[in-house]
Amino acid sequence: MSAPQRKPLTPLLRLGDYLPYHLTVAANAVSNLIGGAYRARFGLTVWQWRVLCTLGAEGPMTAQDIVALSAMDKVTVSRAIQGLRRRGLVDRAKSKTDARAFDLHLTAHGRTAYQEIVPVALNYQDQLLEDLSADERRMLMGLLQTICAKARSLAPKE
Amino acid sequence: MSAPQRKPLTPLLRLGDYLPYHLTVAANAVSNLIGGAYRARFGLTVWQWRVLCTLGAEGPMTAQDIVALSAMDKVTVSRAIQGLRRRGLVDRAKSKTDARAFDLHLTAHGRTAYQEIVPVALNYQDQLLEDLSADERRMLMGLLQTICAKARSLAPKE
DNA sequence: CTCGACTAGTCTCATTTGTAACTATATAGT
DNA sequence: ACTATATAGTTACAAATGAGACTAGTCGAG
Repeated sequence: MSAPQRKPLTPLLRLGDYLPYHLTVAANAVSNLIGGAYRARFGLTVWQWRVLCTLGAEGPMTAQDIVALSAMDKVTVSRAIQGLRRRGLVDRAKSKTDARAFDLHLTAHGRTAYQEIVPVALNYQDQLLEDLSADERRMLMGLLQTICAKARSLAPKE
Repeated sequence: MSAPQRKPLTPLLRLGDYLPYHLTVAANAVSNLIGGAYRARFGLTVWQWRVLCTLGAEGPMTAQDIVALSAMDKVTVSRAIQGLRRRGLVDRAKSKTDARAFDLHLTAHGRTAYQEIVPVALNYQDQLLEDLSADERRMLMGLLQTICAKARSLAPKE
């Protein structure tokens, strides 16, 4: 129907020169690595880990607070909490101040799990960053946050 | 059952200090932004765009070649090609050298689409990067590739 | 009060995605 | 030439995901 073109098209864009491509590819590679480790070693999904981590680091809070802190949507958080409660890592109590909400907190089991997982997580982070200088590490984290903020500010319906 | 802890746990890890978290959050923010634009303006998924981009930039090749160049798996590529063929943007011909494979190439329509989308894609990239210096841009791309390579080298069954 | 708009959390369902199996062909070793 | 094994591409099915409806409760305006 149409002959394969052989002249370079203009303008030209290669995936390899394209930031969104590298960003998602790198994120997937890291996510698969770490997610696989959480699953294999602790039976947790990445979202369950994020909830556990947030509760462990920041203390008890409602699901809504976790949504605000963890960049997950409320359905994802709700499902993660279900899993963690089923496994006895998280418990909840009716909020004193809002009958719709629950205060979530780690159980003794959950605290133990948190304390076991944190070193593993940090170890993966160290391995991922081991070829980078301290400066480069700081810069990477900062640049990611800058890009993320910019992407959000460009999103429609902000 | 167990009282909410109030003493900080040790060791402590906050999501906000954790590279994998920032990486996936940034990648999702960018991916939603750009993916939404491709869908709204051109009716393409991100994977269809990657295939289109690869064929546009590198010329005709087989699905397998695209897999190798684009970091997608073969099922994803196969589905993306189906969509692009249905829309008349890509055509295929039996490979002369391997009866299992097809040589894929953009149709005239596909070339037009590529040339329309590239400026839009580059424009988004420019907007995302507009607060960064040239140095920072180079560094970001480089660091992402370094991290990605490291994540792959750490993956099991490599 | 009480009406209307809003929020916390869950549920449902359609879509997307990933894994494994499958068909047809290719290739290497004997 | 013949069997083993590997590969190109597709298909089928299960699991993950996201958008919106839904329930129960809150809150401010009048």
